[in-house]
Amino acid sequence: MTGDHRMEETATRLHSAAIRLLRMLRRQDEASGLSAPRLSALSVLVFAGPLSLAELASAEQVRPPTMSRLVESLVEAGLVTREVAPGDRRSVRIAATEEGRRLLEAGRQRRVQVLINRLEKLAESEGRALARGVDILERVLR
Amino acid sequence: MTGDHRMEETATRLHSAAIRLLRMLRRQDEASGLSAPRLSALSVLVFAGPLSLAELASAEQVRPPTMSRLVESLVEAGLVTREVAPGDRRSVRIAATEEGRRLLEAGRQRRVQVLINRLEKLAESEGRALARGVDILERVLR
DNA sequence: CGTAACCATTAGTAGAGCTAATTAAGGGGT
DNA sequence: ACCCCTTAATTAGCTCTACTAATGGTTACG
Repeated sequence: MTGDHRMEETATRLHSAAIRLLRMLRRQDEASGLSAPRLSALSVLVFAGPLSLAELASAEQVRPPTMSRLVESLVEAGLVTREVAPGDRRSVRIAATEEGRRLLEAGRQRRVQVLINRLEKLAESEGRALARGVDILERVLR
Repeated sequence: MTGDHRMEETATRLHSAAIRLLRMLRRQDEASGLSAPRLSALSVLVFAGPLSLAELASAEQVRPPTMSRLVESLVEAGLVTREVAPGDRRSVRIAATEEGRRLLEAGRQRRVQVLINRLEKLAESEGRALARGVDILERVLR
């Protein structure tokens, strides 16, 4: 395509905007009582479903020993279960509990509400244009 | 405005997309040789200019003692300077060095390039629509 | 001036990251 | 059937990153 020099600018600004957006929303996480790594690991389990330790570590971009301890603390907090995987007794199957799901969803709602409050100030046409941009971004990330 | 139930969906999807985007780009940071907290603090200094310790801690959402040690390690690495603030000798003025700027820019380029590679696959009209969405997002974050 | 408020750092502890080593279970090959 | 090699998770031991509480200097002000 021809407009590549524009894409570079779009990429730069999208990158920077994503950083600022999440930095802003992260302030709400204090209310959850969980640290960022725990919250993030729990989030992966809730949205992706049960995973092995290696899969969860890979998704979170940490090494297995790190995730092993993180999971241990989540188990102690009752937010996650860890059991021997069916079919391979070396492996473990880690899953969010109902309480873990509830806690995560409450936190996610707090974050999203902050964003909604800002989006509500947009004009109708701007809201539609932003929604279309999000559609395209989702395809880019697939 | 009337389309608020749509905005809630847009907010949810934007939130989730931003998380996945940064998670993807973060893989490139390994090549910088700096930890995430150091890279992030350096980034604030490069883009916002020189700051006091308290300002930098606040921007990074950590307590002053944490930032004090983080800055110490960046000073030792030659990426940042720390000197007594002119006009108030209690305060320090922390600034990125030329080397810090170069290192950060190289890392940012690696991240953005990954994104560019994906955006280049978009059709011309999609690229324009995404750019428009980024414009609107930037205004939302102001 | 002298005291209160402020800025940064030091002290001490817990959490989160790493590599290396260990334990346990699968999966062959002969 | 057995030995060996690989794989999955954990444990051990280290560093870095986070917190609160306490300390050392500076500034501001009554």
